[in-house]
Amino acid sequence: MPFSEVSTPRDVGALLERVPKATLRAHIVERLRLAILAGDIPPGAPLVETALSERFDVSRGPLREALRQLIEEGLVVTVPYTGTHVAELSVEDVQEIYSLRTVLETFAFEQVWPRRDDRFRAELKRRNAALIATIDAGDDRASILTELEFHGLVYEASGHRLLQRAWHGLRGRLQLYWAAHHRAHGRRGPRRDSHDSYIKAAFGTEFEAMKIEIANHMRRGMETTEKFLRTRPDLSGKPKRGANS
Amino acid sequence: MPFSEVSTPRDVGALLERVPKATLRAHIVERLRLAILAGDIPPGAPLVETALSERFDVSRGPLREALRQLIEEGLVVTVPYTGTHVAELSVEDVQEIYSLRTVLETFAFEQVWPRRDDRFRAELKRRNAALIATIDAGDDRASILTELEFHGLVYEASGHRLLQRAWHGLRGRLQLYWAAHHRAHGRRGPRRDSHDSYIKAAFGTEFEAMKIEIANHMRRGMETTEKFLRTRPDLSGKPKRGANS
DNA sequence: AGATCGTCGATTGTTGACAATCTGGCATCA
DNA sequence: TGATGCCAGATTGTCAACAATCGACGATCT
Repeated sequence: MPFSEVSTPRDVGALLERVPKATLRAHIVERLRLAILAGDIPPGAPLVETALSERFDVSRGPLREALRQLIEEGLVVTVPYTGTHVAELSVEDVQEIYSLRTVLETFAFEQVWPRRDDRFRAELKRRNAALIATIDAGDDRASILTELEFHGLVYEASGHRLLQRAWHGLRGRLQLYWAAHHRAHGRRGPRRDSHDSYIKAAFGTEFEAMKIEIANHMRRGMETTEKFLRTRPDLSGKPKRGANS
Repeated sequence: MPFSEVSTPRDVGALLERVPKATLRAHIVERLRLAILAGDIPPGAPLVETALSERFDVSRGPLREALRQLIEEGLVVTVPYTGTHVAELSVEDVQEIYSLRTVLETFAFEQVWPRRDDRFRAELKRRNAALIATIDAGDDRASILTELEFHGLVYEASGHRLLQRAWHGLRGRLQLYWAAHHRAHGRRGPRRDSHDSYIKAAFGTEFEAMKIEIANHMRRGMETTEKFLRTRPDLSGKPKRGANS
């Protein structure tokens, strides 16, 4: 591995404190993303700027910039002078998301591997416990977030800003699919023990074992998501009218 | 030097530009990116919206959206209510760019590996020949583009849209560093034979050999870029005034 | 009937003016 | 002298009106 000590390690605990200065654009991004991920605006639904600007009580300027950001995140697609829609779901995208995620997460672990300390292990356990708590509470919506936070740790701990950026790009897309899955089937979150062997490998000495665990975890995730999508072909296809503003 | 106050009529103004314009935003993105990569606006220089909107003869709306896109691409950084600057160069970024690029390019080759056909091989040779042509012509500026196109082939051939997107994100950053290197030293482009063993491995049967070639190629590239950057500490550091509009 | 062309409504693209916020310098004061 | 608070200028954030473009519908022609 040619790049073991690539970046400065960062404090994994103090990463969430720095909240960007409140600007309308940022605020709208949050609200829109929430609305999309909650299914309030389903995949394929049109996102009309005038309607949204009225709904969120802002002018079209900040709203447009918010839309651009969501385009960047893959939650929204647009055609010049024609229209903007919530991204459609497709099995091809699922395969791309999970295959790339496998590569990135393996790389992230490779970076972290030599510097796994007690704090890292404790934090990994803590986030897994948080995930289990949301599962036990039957809160599928929160389970999505805690699951993402669990896997997010290794990216944060890698200290690799570009890698974190890439993870952020996948994260939004994952949420889109998981949220749709959750809405369609409900109470279908991850199992309590879904990370047991993953954590065990993460605490072990063999990096190869970790690689295999990551690949397995991703394969399972992909198969589940793919299977769900095939049972709901209506979620792909052409943009649909209705269910907006 | 102050912008030339020509007040070009919009209708015939298109004659002055080589860059096609679907929308003004896209048009400005191209021109701004070109200006930055050409060193016309050097790293650290302020990007004042009003000045740029006058320079490019557009209003601030499209210009702002163009800036957002360049922020996404990593060429520009901004602080709310304070200012926007061309991104600074740093050795940390170089390490991140090349390490991630190693991972992505390896993955891309893994995808392509089973479907390498004659067309792929011919195209790879063609692009390498194009690179050599620009090197022989002493055109460092074109060498940057042909080098990027050479490596871009495997991403295109992978058919992995998300991967291509990730490559696009790295591509802009690479260009920023290579362009700075070129401006600083001139005539320091890649050697004619820099891809010989790379291509040989790409045409071979052993994927492991290919992985090693990619890693070597990236390591060399990173070392070169890093070394250049250390000789020019003035290119990092805090934003500098001047050299704009 | 089928194809073609033009018109119209809807939607995004663009603009210039106005408001909110930050930075740096200067006067003031202990 | 050094720190502090305020003010002015600069810069970005936001807004509402206007222009350009597209897609669908219907009239017209063959």
